[in-house]
Amino acid sequence: MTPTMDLYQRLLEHFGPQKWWPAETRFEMMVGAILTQNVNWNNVETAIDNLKKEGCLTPMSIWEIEKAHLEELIRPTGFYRQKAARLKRLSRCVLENGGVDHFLRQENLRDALLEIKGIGPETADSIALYAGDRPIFVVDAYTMRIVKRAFGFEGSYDDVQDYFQNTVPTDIEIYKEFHALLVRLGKENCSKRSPVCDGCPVNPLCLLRKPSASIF
DNA sequence: GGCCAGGTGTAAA
DNA sequence: TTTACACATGGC
Repeated sequence: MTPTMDLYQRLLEHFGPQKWWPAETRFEMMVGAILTQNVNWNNVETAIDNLKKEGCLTPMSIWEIEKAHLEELIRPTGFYRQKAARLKRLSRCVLENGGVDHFLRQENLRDALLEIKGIGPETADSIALYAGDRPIFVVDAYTMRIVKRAFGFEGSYDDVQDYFQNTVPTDIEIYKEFHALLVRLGKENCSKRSPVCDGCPVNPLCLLRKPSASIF
């Protein structure tokens, strides 16, 4: 049992399955991945609702809608001018590649996503994993913070991604659930300044403590 | 009022 | 290769 899988087991036992990604369609998932960039998911839900009411959750509708109108619909997610442009670029790329299913089926999906301006490593990996069903481990700010505090591991995005991909079985369902659980833990126990899981010297509730020293 | 949120692109050191 | 900054709204 690797330390990462040990953590996975304890997170799963404590929080239960998170069933990510929360979206009705693959394209909605892709839109959500861009909208959630550096923003609370609550804000994203508001924007997704706005898009749904406008019937604007298809590549064609996003490509065709007036930019200013799109900006208003996604305003709650912040950075709305940038994100509107990113959604339009993504939609155009999807349309040029034969639609959502065909786009997601292409060989080097991750690289194709990274070529789209406004889609960086985390967004590309999220889409590749949750919409494209590729065995790629998603790294986000919570993941970085948690591996540093739990395992003393620090590194670049690629370093941390390798760290997980080398210690977790190559299993899409585990990858999906693990990332969701890390976000859950991050939100509840690993805020930026909260000392709750910072080495866990005292707090008996911290999930990052070793089992022997934990109430779990 | 200040901090934080499921990042990314650009420019400068 | 790393660091700083702009991008912007909403919850606590």
